Amino acid sequence: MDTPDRATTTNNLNPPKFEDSPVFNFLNSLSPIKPVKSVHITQTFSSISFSSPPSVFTSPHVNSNKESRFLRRHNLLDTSKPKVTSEDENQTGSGEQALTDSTHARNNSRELEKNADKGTSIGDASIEPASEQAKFSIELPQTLKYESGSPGYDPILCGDEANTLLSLPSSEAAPDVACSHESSKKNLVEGELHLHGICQTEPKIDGTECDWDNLINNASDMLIFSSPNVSEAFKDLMNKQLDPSGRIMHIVNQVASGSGHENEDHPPKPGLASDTQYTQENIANVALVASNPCEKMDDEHVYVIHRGIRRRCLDFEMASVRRNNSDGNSNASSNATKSDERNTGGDSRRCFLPGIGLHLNALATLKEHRGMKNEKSSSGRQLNIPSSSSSLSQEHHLLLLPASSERDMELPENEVQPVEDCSQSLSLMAGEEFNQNSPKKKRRKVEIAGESESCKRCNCKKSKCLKLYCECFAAGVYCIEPCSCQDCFNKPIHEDTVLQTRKQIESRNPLAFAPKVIRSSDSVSEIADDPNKTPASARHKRGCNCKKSSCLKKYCECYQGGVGCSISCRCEGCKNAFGRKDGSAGIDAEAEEETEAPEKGEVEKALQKTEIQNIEENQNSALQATPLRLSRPLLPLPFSSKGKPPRSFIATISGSALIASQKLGKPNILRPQVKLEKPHQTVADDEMMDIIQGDSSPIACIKTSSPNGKRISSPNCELGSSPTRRGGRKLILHSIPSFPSLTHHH
DNA sequence: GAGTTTGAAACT
DNA sequence: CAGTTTCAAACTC
Repeated sequence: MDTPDRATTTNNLNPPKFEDSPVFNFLNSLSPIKPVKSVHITQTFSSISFSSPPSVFTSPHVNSNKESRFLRRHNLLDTSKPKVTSEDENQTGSGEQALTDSTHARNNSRELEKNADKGTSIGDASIEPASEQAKFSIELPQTLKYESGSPGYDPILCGDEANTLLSLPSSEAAPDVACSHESSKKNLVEGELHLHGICQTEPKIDGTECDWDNLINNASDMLIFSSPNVSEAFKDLMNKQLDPSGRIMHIVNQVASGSGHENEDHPPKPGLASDTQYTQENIANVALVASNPCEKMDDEHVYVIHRGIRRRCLDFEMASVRRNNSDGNSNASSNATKSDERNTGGDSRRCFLPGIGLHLNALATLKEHRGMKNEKSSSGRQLNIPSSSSSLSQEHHLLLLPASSERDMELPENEVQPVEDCSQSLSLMAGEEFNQNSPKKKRRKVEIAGESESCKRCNCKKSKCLKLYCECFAAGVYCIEPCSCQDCFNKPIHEDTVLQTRKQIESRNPLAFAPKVIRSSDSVSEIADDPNKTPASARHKRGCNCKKSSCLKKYCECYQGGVGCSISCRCEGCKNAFGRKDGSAGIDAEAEEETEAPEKGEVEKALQKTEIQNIEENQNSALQATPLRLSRPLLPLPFSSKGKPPRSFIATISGSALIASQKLGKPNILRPQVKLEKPHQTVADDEMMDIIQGDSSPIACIKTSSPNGKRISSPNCELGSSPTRRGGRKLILHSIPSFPSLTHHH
């Protein structure tokens, strides 16, 4: 699996065998990943093979990488800057090194790089493959893991990726692309047509060996996502053109010739031009598409996901990783800066957030977004569509998607993170692109456009956006233009500072960045059973401390999070419409009980919201039931409907949380709650821990007790051993309410 | 848009 | 751990 000889592989032109499938043959003979049985190319990776991936790889880095790569490519497409190549390269390197924790992997990748450099005259091109190779070995496990968790997931991703790439131009131009399935599909179609339409100059292309190598390498790179083996196979195919008539090759060739006109005229040169890469990308994309026709179905998702991903993101851990990676590199800082700048720019391509609960914001946003939907029947339509059905599925997708970025390899938390992306994507669709320029009425904006926008715009003045006061920071995202903050340090440029601060905060409270509201699986079923029933199992982790708001305003975190108050709450005069501290249901009966005139109105409102939410959730559940989108169960947003779940409310897995869990060696992270917790509460906490631990990995079973003696450890410890479903999936289910089927998905 | 209220976060 | 201060969102006007 770790065969470092990438260069050889790349250049290796062993005659492909035409037996069953060139891919397999190739793999068997050439693939450095031999150890890994890639029989089932894309989706069939058996998790078993990688049952015990390094803890470092716990998180689905593959996807991250994928996305990051895509992002990069986007960049290329958008701005064909020559230097991009170098950046790309750098990033790739950093990505590899992100895995630094795994010495094994790191060494391999480095070796590979060296080899690649030496082995080929095409500096850049060769490097890519090398890193790829490294990724292969490293990432495979994760891939498997994911797939195991959700069969069919991979294909979708691939399709998404491919689609995204193909339609990038259009997507870029049209902010609302994500919203419309049709448009996305159209784009895809167009893309294919375009490819087909492009003159067929296979011979010419073929002639340029160097170019082909590059192309192949890149293609493989892309392919890697779905399956490293596949990529290899593709490479082989390309090299030999085994199947000239084959659709894939056909397309590839066309693409290569079409998008790379220059290549035809001008022989490829060692330094890959952006054009070339573009071509390569297309090829890769095309290849993916061809290989996974079914993926087209998810075109719409692709947009959302990728777009969302492109949003800014806080890669706290990433940053550190990157730094580490670039330790040896004198350019480390410069690289980081570059990437940072990129992120900072409107076109931040790295949008996955490694950790933290950005998604929470997103969720909240989504929630309100939905509310908007109800309010705006037509105008908001585009947004609405995604938000209700597509978006949901998309969200789920996102959930499935691993954090993307070269740097996030370390972060295990992905499960939830995607949500954020989703929200982000939504935001992109909905409002971000529309009115990010006008930061006034921040709140309004947030509610309107931002509803879909996962990223909040903060307004910090003194905290420098480095404290939990800052919603952005708390959510794990960098501040962006729309923010009205002053002296903001929560920017990529200051990632070091951000990281440090974050760590500091985490040291104080390991779960500081963890979701504040935790939903247990019970909540899901509850909702399903009775729409009007507030998920009792969903509770604010620490409980609120409201004194004057009666838990009827967003001041109350419970209310804001759309959950009822629990025993953990120290609120006074609780009238939380989602459920009162005393345990009363909160909704109907409660509303009537609450007779105080002024308050009653609010309660009713809240109730209405709740009802809407419940209904929507039900609907969502139904929608989710649709297996189409994801083989994997769709994960409904806890607050998908109303009352946007603020900040990091929804149970999510954040890098910090993970870290916290890792730190758990120490007593308890959870803040001691004065009051006894209800059973469900306990469950929630447990789940939380499960989530954290499960996803985080290595520290599978940490048993700790809170000061109160409360058990925090996750019941799941044993589950961790489960080869097929790692914490990832399970966690998702628990953390985010899902449709019924999820539970039985096993 | 400015000012107030509120409660979480941070600090002591 | 409790009390106080700081802070920024939520809210009101």
